[in-house]
Amino acid sequence: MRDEILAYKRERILEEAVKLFYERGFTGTTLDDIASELGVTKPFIYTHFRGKVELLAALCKPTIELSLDAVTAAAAQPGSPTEKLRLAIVGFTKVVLQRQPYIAIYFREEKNLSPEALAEITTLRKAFDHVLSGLLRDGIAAGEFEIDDHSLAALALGGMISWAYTWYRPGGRLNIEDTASHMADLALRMAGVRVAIPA
Amino acid sequence: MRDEILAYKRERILEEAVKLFYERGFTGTTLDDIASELGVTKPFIYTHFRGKVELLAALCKPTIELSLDAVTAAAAQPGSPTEKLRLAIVGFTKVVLQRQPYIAIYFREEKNLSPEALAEITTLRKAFDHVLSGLLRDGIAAGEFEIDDHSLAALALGGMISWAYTWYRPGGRLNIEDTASHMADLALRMAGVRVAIPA
DNA sequence: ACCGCACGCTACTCGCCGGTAGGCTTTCAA
DNA sequence: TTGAAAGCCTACCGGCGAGTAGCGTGCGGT
Repeated sequence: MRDEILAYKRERILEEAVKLFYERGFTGTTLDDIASELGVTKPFIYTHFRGKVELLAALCKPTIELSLDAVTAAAAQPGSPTEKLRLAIVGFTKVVLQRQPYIAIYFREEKNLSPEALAEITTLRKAFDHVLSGLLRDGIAAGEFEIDDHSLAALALGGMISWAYTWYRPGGRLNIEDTASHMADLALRMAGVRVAIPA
Repeated sequence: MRDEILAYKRERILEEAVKLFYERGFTGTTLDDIASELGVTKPFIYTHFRGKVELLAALCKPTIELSLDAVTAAAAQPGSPTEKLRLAIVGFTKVVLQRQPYIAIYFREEKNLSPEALAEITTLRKAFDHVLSGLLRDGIAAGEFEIDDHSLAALALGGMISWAYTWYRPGGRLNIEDTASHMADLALRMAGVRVAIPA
C-alpha cells in the first residue's frame, strides 16, 4: 500500500506537469509552479524525480510507447493488410487524441530531453516507422495498395495523424472515435484503396 | 547603401539565430552564443533587434507568410481544382523543405512568441487553412474531389506536408522537387482523385 | 509513553543569461 | 585639424529558477 501511495503521488505530479508544460512550455514552467499547483513545495518533487528533465522524459516515453504498441498490435492481428492498416491508423489516432498534451510536449520539447532519454525514444520512433512502412509494403505485395515509395508514404501517413495534436480540441465538432475513423479513410485512400465516402 | 549594409547585418544575425535555435532550441541558445558565432558581441544584436523574442518573431512570421503565399498563388491560377490543388501542395511543400529550420522553430517555439506576434501569425495560419479548405470545397463542387469533410481533410493535408520538417534531410535520398511531387500525388489521392503511380 | 524514522517544509546558494550604461575608436564633414 | 556622431565593445547589473541542506513534525511501532 505504501507503494500505491508513492505511485499515486508520482502520477499527480506528472498530471500537473503535463498540464503546465502544455500551456506554458517546458522552460516557461518552474518547478515551483508545479509544486504550488499541487499544494506542495519544490523539494517534494525531488523526492519523486531526479530533476526537471526526468519529469519531461517520464511524460514523453510512455506516450511514444503507447503509439508504437498501437501499430504493433494492429500488425499482429489476423486479417488483410487493408484491415490491419485501418486498425493501425484508428489505434494510433486514438492515442494521439487521448494523450494530445503529451504528444504536443514531446514534439515541442524534444530538445530538452537528456541525451539518453532522447536516444531511447528515438529508437521507439524508428520502430514505429518500421512497422508502419512494413504494413504498407505487405499491402503492396498483396496487391491491395498502390504506392511507389512506401517509406515516404509511411512518413506522410504518420505525419498526417501526429499533426492532429496541433488542431484537435476535445469537446469540439468531432469526437475521438469519429475523427479516428475519418483519418483511417483518408489513410486508406492515400494507400490507393478504393474507399467509399460515408457522407 | 547604408541601408543595404544594415539589412545585411540583420540578415546575418537571423541566419545564425535560425541555425542555433534549430540545433539547441530557443531557450537553449543564448544571445552570447549567437554573437560569438558572428564574431561580435551581444550589444551588437541589440542595435538591430529589441530583444531575443523579436528575433524569434522575425524568423517565424516571414516563413508563415511564404506558406500562405504559396497556396494563395496556386488558388489564383487558372485551371481546374485538381490542377490548383497540385500547385498548392507542390508550392507549400517546397516552402517547408527549403525553410525547414524556420518551420521547425516556429512549431517548437510558438509558446515563446510575444502575444502580439503570435496573434499576427495565427491570423496567417487561419487564412492558410481557409484557402486550402476552399480549394477542396471547389473541387467537390466541380465533381473532381470526393471528400465528406473538407475542413478535416484540409487539416490532414496541411499536417502531412508540415510534418516533413521533422524528417526531411537535405542531401538525402529524395530532393525537394521529387518529394514535393510525391506529396502532391498523395494529396490528390486523399482528395479522391485517381492518380496514376509513376513507379 | 517514548523513540525513531520518514517525510515534507523553510530557507538558502549559485550560476546563468537577458538586458544596459558608458566609454573608446573610427569615420566623415567642414 | 577638429568636432561630432555613429557603432561596437567592455563591464556590469539584477532577477530568476534549479537544485540542496538541514530542521521540524507527526506517525507507527514497541
